[in-house]
Amino acid sequence: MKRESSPNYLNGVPELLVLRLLKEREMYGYELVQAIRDATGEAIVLGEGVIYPMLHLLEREGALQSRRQTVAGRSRIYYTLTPAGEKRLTQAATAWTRIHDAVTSVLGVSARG
Amino acid sequence: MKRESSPNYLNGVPELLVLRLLKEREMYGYELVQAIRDATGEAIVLGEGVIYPMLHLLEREGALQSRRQTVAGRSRIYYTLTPAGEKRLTQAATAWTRIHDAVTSVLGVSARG
DNA sequence: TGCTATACCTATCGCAAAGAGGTATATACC
DNA sequence: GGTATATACCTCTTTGCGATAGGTATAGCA
Repeated sequence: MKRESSPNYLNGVPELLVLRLLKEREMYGYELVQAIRDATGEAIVLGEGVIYPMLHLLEREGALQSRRQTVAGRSRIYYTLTPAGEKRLTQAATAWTRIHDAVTSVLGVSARG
Repeated sequence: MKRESSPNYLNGVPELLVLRLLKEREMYGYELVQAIRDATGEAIVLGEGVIYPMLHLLEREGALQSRRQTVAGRSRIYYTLTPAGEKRLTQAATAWTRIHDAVTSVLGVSARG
């Protein structure tokens, strides 16, 4: 059975974060790992084994565009959002909000724990 | 590699919902499926193939307790939270809040659109 | 008679995320 | 000079949740 859309509402948080950060400014993989760790106060720590494959996938699917640059003897690959990537971000953010609202409403049902 | 705790912060939403609903009152599996669909306005629709195995797992792990009752010729298995289950709910809710806050803060970084 | 709703169940699949590696250069420390 | 740490890239494999797709059985209605 082939899946057309519906990106599995319950996960996809790493992708959402990456897309959102790249909307602000271009970044490279190693930088994203630290940015996510720092921005979330270590609530979310994603390994390079999560980030790099995701960047490659997103680029293959046309959501990202990359350029290679050497800085201080180090080769970095900077990624930016394409228009398709912005659209994908919008959809991911919407899906996240929907789930968040749903969960929050259930959690708040007439009780405080 | 054996996992001790850390329930994979990014998912676990179905478990969180089930625990939360069972804290309110005892329910049976089929009822939970509909309760989740209704309470979330169909934002989250979990199949029976998700709910039943989860109930069995949670019971096996001591988070739930069940009793069997026949109503109108139909055999239902009602589940309630044990003290361990309440603790598990608290932890799941805390984890969810942490992730939610982290994601929200990243999403809100100086941009609208 | 047959369809729908209720109520339980398990077995398999897909895929995102986690983990564990591996390469290479720059820099700081002994 | 040697060694450890930080930077920066990479991929392979495992895991486990969630999704799908079945299956059983009874009650009730048309």
